[in-house]
Amino acid sequence: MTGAQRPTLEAVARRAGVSRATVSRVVNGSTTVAEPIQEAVRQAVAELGYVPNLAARTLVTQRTDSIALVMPEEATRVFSDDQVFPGIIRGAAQELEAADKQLVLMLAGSPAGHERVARYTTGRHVDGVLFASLHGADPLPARLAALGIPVVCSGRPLDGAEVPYIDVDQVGGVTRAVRHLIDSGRRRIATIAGPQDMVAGIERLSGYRDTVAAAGLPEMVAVGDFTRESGAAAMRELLAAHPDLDAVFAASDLMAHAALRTLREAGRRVPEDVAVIGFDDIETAAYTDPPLTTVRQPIVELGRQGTRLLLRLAAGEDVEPALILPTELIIRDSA
Amino acid sequence: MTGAQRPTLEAVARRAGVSRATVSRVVNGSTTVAEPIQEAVRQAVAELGYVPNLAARTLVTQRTDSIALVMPEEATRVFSDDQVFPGIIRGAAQELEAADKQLVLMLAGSPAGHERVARYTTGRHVDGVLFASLHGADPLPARLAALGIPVVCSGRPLDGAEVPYIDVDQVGGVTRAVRHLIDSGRRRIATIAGPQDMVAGIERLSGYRDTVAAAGLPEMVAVGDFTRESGAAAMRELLAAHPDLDAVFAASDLMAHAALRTLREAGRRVPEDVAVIGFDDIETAAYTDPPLTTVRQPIVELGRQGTRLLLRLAAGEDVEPALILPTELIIRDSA
DNA sequence: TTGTATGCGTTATCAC
DNA sequence: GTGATAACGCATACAA
Repeated sequence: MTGAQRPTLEAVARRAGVSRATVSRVVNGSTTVAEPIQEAVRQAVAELGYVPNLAARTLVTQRTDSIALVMPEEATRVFSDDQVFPGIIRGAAQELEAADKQLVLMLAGSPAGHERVARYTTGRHVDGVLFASLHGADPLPARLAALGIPVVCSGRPLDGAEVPYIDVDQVGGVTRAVRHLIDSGRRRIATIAGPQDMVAGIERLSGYRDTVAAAGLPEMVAVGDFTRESGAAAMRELLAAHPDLDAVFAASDLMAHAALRTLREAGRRVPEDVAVIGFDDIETAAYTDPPLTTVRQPIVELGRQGTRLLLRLAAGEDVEPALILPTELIIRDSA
Repeated sequence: MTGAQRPTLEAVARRAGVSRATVSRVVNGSTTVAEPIQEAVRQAVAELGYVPNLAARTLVTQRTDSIALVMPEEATRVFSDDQVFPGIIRGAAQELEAADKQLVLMLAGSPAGHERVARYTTGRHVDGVLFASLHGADPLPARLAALGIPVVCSGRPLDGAEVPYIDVDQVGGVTRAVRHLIDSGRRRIATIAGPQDMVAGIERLSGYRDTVAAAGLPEMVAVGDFTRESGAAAMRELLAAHPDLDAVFAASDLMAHAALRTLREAGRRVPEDVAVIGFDDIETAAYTDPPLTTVRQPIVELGRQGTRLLLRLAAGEDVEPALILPTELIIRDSA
């Protein structure tokens, strides 16, 4: 149970017959050390199994070589079978691995969790912070930025903070989806909107509104929160209020999936009676019945690019204030 | 961009008119400090916005207050819509949040990634390591344990290492599933097995084998890797080899989902012609057509209990060598 | 090119 | 109860 005493720089130096400073140089890849000495040091390192103590290094360099990925969400929602958060995590993890940095994952659904994240990040225990999915007008990103801590948000901050952010082309994707419905002859197009305290929910709804309005069509809205349960409830609500609807755009695939089922239970055929389009293109979308037409967003890429942006910021580079990734309409059988 | 100089213990001490040691005591909740002094220190801390420097603390305490969650998987597979890994992450995150520790997430699909995890964890940059889903006979857990680093595996280590592990009752769950098929009159029961380099894949297959053998029924096996694609391929394979099969037990819901679709494409009705049972009970299982009968495993709980076990280990407690969580057969319409 | 000396911000061991 | 003071392990400015 008790680990052997861990070798330090000092031990390696003695073994190699040089000074601590020289060992440090070799370990950190300085080129100003004579080759034979480098070799001797490397051998001593190998023999002793020396591994640098990160804490000590951090203390002097002021860098932690780790970045925080903050998900201000109930853990329950972060890991539903919505693929959004896992996708972002995956993209971030890949990019950080390439940069040899650690990913510290912080869930902050509760107020206490949020406070904990605030303490940790303002305490500079990480070199940068990537926020996924902000709710409402969270002041934390701006606060961190003001402290000089590199921050990138996923989605435009709702409080108008001047924090660099990354997002997908929400409005463009929604517009293409609704236009596809219109072009295929649908005239009574409803939407199941996402939560209106999140920028993704807001923008997808306004994209719908603008497009149906531009076509002179009526607007029919029910609001959900991206989950299946909320999608089913919203679909029932829409059917009750507008029994003659002939198409539905749902702001998430999960809600679209639930709508598919709810429509069938109500005796409507998809796509004959009602066309359905979702948003996300999660893996399940290809396996629904019928397979779901949807707006694909490059979610892993979002995590990757966001992380890359953050790393550049942390490296002291100037970065663009926003980076928007394209979306794409994937046409399957539901519309 | 340049953050203000961060206040140190020294600054707080000056402000409160006491020594560094006293501030440290107050910050760390020592009770041996007079109340009025405590109050003064707390006020100085608040005024200066003091936050302890974790690196400095770690350097002296030898604790990092963070634990690593290692997923020796391709990132692609960690975050498919299989809910297993996200569920474990979620459980671990919840438990660590309660313990006020950080979660360092490490993906290690590639050999290079694996090496990186080895370096990081053997370097004692974390207080403990939780392994999810080992492939084959990975020697790393045993190596860490030998170094005295707290380790918990999710699933019995295949190399027979004496490392504490946590798992669900795989065999029990499979047995109940297959017995359910037998009890409802099925006699030609096939299985789509999971990957045979993972303990979950191995145990679910042997559970199937033992149960059909005990009932004097023939065994029909095709092997997948838990993904939908592999499930579809395996189902086709089974249909070709055993056109008269009347039931399928799939070792994951994803594979079961694909089997459902493949069976329909082959003109078989579920459950009339072929009964299907999955394993996992992911969220999608309730939304397949027909809704999937499956073996539920408490995946979030797995992450939680595993983390708890690890924290106890890290606290120097003796822990049980294995912890097995129950599984449950959820009967829906597919069988 | 290499070594010496110093400091990073804490906690812990002592005296007082 | 409180205050000096010595580690903790490393990187780096400076001297050689």
